[in-house]
Amino acid sequence: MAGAEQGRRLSRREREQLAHKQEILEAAERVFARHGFHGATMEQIAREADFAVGTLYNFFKSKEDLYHAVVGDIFKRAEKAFRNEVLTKEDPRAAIEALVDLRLRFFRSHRAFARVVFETVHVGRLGPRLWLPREHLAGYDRAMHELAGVLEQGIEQGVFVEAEPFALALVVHGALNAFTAHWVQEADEEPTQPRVEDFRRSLMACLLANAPSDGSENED
Amino acid sequence: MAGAEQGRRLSRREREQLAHKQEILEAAERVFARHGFHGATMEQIAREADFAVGTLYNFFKSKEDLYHAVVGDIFKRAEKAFRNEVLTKEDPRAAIEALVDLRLRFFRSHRAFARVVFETVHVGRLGPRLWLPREHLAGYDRAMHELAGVLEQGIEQGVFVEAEPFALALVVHGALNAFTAHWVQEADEEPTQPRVEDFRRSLMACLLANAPSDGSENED
Amino acid sequence: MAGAEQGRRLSRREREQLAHKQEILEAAERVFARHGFHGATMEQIAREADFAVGTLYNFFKSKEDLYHAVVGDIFKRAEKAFRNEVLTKEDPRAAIEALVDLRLRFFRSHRAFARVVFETVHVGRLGPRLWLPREHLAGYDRAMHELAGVLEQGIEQGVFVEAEPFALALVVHGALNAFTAHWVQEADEEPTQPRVEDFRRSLMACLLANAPSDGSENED
Amino acid sequence: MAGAEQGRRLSRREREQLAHKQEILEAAERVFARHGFHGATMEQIAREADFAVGTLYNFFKSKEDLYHAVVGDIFKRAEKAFRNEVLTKEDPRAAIEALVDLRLRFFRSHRAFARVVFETVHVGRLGPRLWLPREHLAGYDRAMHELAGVLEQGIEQGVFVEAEPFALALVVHGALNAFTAHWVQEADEEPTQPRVEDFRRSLMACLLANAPSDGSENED
DNA sequence: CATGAATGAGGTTTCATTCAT
DNA sequence: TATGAATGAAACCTCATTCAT
Repeated sequence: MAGAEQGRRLSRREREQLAHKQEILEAAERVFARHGFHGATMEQIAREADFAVGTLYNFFKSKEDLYHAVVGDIFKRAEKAFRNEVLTKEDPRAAIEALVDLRLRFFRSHRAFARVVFETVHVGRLGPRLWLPREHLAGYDRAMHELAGVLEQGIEQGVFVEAEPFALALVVHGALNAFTAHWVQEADEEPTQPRVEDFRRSLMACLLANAPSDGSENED
Repeated sequence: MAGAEQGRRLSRREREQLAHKQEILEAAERVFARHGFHGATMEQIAREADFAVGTLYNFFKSKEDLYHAVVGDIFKRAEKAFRNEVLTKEDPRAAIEALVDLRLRFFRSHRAFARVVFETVHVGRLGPRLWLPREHLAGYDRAMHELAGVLEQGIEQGVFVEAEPFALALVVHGALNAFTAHWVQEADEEPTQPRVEDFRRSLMACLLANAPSDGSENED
Repeated sequence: MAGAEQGRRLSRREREQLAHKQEILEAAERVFARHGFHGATMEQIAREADFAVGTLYNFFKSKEDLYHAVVGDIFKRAEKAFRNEVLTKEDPRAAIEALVDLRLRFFRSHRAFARVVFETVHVGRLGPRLWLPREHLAGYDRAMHELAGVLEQGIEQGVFVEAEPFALALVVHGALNAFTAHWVQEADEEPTQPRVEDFRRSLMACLLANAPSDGSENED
Repeated sequence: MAGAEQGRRLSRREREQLAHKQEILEAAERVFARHGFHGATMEQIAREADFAVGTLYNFFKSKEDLYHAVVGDIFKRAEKAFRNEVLTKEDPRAAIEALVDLRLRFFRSHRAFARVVFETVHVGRLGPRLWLPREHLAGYDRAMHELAGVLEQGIEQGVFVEAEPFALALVVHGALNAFTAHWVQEADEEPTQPRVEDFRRSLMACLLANAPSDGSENED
């Protein structure tokens, strides 16, 4: 799915090439997720992808390059989904609910890599050699500000609690991270659905401005 | 300070030893913070601590051991502060405000290591060799549940929004993490105080059950 | 041109094959010249020859084999020219002048590879796996002795200085190498013709027995 | 001997350190001599020096660094000897004879590395990454010009044949190289002394301007 | 014959750990 | 205890070679 948006028909060679590259990316995602960047070895990744080490280097010129490709891939997908599913909503409340949905769904498939993404976002800005390609970090920041914008609308409409919009964005973002992390740690089991619902409802309860005479904050 | 709670008077020898051990722990904290566990080298730590490599091994039997000591130290301090400053408060609202204070203060001094702590909490449960000593993780979980308990009280008292207490605990915890991370990334500058206040107020606005006839959510 | 001395007419297929082989040899010469044997890679050579790597292996069974073919080709050509242009001369002085001409001309076209040839001649005898096919080395030695023979004649005729013939051969050979090397190092510029003449004249001045009453050592 | 010209007394530690570094340099010289830069492996060098691989990296930060150290060491010694033994002579003829002596003696001890030095001198100027530190090449060029200067004097005094001085320098230099190379190739046997004498006498015969009425070109 | 992706042995380099001083 | 040179296992990466198409 990554970078396959040209209309031209691909030869069998090219199609296989692309498939192999994708397999490697996915294997790398799993291994990096388990061990972090430094802890993962190219040999592990190769084994996981069922290729020889040398093959990895036919696709990515270094371990670092592969890592960036993996993270970039995920970032790009996340941002795209955020843009499609969240920013398109007119209603701020619907937008936030869509965000929660998105994040929960996104990490259902990228569960293990979640931590690496977050880790990298934060570490990425600190390391001696600035670690993440600037574009990814910029995209991340942009998304945070857009989220703040959505919240600001909601606040103006009286739907959300009176608060500084960017601070509120951090609350939402952080809460989602914490839930994801908590959920991820429960080994490989699917999270019990009730808990997901509990969390979603609780988060919304925090955000919504409680109408004075109405105790029911979620009447769907 | 770590493990030095016996009342007996220490000889100069012993005092120096302890001081050296502490210096090493602090140097290690800084280096691990900058590079993560795998990325840090014993030689860097030794240089930072102004000791020879060999000396590190007189105090800690391996790199892993040193890492656990560093993380353990921080965990222990954090848990102790949590217990002293948060759990002792009768009023749930005061408790949460104390928690926010504590976290902001705690990371003002342990800023750089913040990410390592969080990283470790999450990764720690996944690695092939379960990474953090079980006691630390258990302490972390315990603290989360105690926080949930505090929130539960507040909910019952009608102070906090109606929500599942543990989910609410995740919201608080996550929001604090996100703010810390956001703050940490801004290089080495002290965070502008207003922003801290904005954040604190916004978080509380989320948690507090808005009393119908009372628009002032923070009247200090 | 290499090994194409059968009289039979070649089919188009065979002619193309031969042309391809020659292109590969020439590309390999350039690449080996730039990087030496170990420093050159088959992929570089393939790119330079505008073929795929696999194709090289259809013509040469290994990198070593290709290298030997390249060196052998040059040796053979050099020896042939030496035999045709130098050994055929009756007059020793004319023979040496022809040799100088030959060497200067030869390296004008094989400039870059010069060093590889010399390098190989010397290294070739030392390596753990004796490096150059014995025949090439033998040919080289033979040529040196034949050169010594020519010089010996000249000495007997009183044309050349009184000296041990083989030692004189080393002087001539070495001087030509040194000049070539010096010339090669001047990047990619053509050597200024005067310098070539200076060198030729100087070398001959060294060799010629100065006739007492004759100050003009070159009256062409 | 390399870099040990400070007056201060060295501690045992420092002395051992220096000795070890020297042992490594010498081992490296031998291995590079046998296999060239690319062909030599750090493990071979380590084995030859009787150290572990890692130890090499305590002294030299890379294979390339070690190589440069080896070549630089030899260059420095050669230049120093050239300056002391050749340039100090008043009489041009004595100077050249000293040069021949020096070169023969020098390569008696650095025999195997001879080719690497020459190879490097020439390749060094061509490679994609300019290979030898500029200072070494500059020193080499300077020495050639000084040699030319000595020869020029001899020519003016009528001692040497009339020829362009720099060209003559190339003849001398090249002849010495060729003899060294020829000699080196004879495996590990000491060169038969007569041959050395033959060569020295022959080379001088080439250089000396034959006095008209005197057929004996060397009557010492 | 031509291709070039896949291979994996082998090279360079790093770094946790030891140990003699 | 403090030191830091020595160690060598293990990491990253290259590249000669093969083989299915």
